[in-house]
Amino acid sequence: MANQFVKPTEAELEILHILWADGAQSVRYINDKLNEHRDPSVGYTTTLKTMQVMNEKGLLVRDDSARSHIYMAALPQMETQRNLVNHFVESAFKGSAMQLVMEALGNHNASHGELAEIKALIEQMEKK
Amino acid sequence: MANQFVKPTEAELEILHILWADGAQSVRYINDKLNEHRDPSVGYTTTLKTMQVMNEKGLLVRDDSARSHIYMAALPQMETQRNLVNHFVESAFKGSAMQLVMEALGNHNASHGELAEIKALIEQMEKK
DNA sequence: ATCAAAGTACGAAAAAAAACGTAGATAAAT
DNA sequence: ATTTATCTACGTTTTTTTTCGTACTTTGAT
Repeated sequence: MANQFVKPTEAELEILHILWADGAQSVRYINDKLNEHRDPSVGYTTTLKTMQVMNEKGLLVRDDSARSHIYMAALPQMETQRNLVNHFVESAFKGSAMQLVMEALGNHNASHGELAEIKALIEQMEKK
Repeated sequence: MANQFVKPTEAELEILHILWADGAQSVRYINDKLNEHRDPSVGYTTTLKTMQVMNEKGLLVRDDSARSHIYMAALPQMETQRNLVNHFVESAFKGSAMQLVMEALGNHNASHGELAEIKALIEQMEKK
């Protein structure tokens, strides 16, 4: 058994999203980005500490060769999301992924393109 | 704006699942049920306290006319799950419900019947 | 050389969630 | 009537998550 999934907290997840979108970055960069969309803005040392903890948990990897340390997500976005979905399906839907799919499909309007994409995926699954 | 969504914690969600499945019940019942699937079993007063808090938050409603109070879920399962999905889509998928659908579809094997059900739902959506 | 700006480390406070113990009340059994 | 079992109420403790302040170091201007 190689990887034990570490579930990121909400605050940690926000940081991961930025790193996934923008690639490896400094604490300063992340903190600025976070505060673009926050009214009670979060302090620099708060973000620093959170990222240090994430590093200890194995959620982030860092390059501390330069003075300003550069952090990046340890796992790719899709893998983490897969783990999160698994956990969420269990806790909120008692294991019924299909119920989750129905719920998510039903209450968010999808474009024709997206619906087509999903249909294609289903056809593909039906072949097996 | 009528309802402000109160997000149940993980522990609270487990209690809700039992109440949704088995209907209104006493604390004793819930506590026993919880401990059927737990190694470090949870104490009775812990469950009691949790349910009292849930009552204050508005997650549960109780009938305290008898000595043993009877609690029931304040909201139906589907409504709560819809709220949970909305929150989850935001925090884990940055609002892309379709990505969630794809992920959930892809990594849990569905029966032919379930796939058919989903296809039907999609056809219906495409009509609008 | 000195000073200011920008980092990290680290402990700790604050807030939220989960777990528990004790006291007191009611009901049931003896 | 006493005792025993079963509840609720409520404060407290423990754990986890989030936030921050202070001390110290390094870099860059002056």
